[in-house]
Amino acid sequence: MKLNQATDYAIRSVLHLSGLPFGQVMEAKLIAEEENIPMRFLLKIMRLLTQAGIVESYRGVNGGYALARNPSEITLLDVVEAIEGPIAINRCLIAPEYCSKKFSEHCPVHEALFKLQQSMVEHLKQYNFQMLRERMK
Amino acid sequence: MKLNQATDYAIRSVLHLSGLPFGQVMEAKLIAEEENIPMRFLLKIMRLLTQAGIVESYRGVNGGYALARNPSEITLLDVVEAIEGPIAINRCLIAPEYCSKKFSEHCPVHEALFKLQQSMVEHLKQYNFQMLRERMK
DNA sequence: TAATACTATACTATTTTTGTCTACATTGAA
DNA sequence: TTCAATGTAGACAAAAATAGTATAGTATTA
Repeated sequence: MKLNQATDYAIRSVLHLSGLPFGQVMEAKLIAEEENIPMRFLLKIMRLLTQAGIVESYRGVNGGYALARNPSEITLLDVVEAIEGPIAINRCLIAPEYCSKKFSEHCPVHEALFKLQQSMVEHLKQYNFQMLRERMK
Repeated sequence: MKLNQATDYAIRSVLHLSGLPFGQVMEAKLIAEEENIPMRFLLKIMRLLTQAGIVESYRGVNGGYALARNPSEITLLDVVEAIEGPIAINRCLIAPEYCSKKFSEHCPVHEALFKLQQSMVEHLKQYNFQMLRERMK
């Protein structure tokens, strides 16, 4: 029931980029140093953020990463899902073959966990990076 | 961001016991069969539930497990925490040395994740096993 | 064309999860 | 009293997930 380390790094990286003027490019090496993230690992994480459309990457000299959208348009949920995939607190919620009841009868556990999951999604959706950035001051 | 398999088994086992007349003892072998849980693994899980005061164990002939309290007095949170320990969605929430900000400044990520965690705890606390049992019908 | 910076992907080490096994303690019944 | 049933305790092991590294390659720009 934990976010993994990569997600933590991703959140902090996006938060870092959110502090720059919009569109400004920052290279991975610098982000890694300032946020204390292993450089190679960060590159891997940034690729996921790029694929998810959260950041844009620029190669070559003066390359690096910049936000692809305004911080107010990026939520914690966006970043969490970019790294970990869709939130699923129990495998029975995505893979029916793991539900011990196999739909043979109504499963209240399934129902309760699904509601918890929904509530988590809504919660994570509420926070965008402009908000988070403002709260740093 | 997932509950683990042991927790899933634990929830289903407690739910199963909640369907019996209060105080009735059921042996692990039977629970394992009916809920499709590896027997040895279940024994280990039941030990955690026993230590948490959720079930009572009886050894010897005709031994087994019975609920230690009324199903209405056992919440999903009780069972989740009995197996996984206190909910902590980010290690920075329990181990400050992992917080990249190390309290040197206000960390909005820490704050947002803490609120999410609180919300999850409250959510899990809302469900007791009498409710869950009733919803099976 | 050479240096810089990201991409892609394979590899590895560590940790966590999911079990299993062996030895033992308790209980009840023959 | 002894034996079979049942849980306890903790070591062990296999598999999966996590965290991180390495190697080779691509795009960019000075």
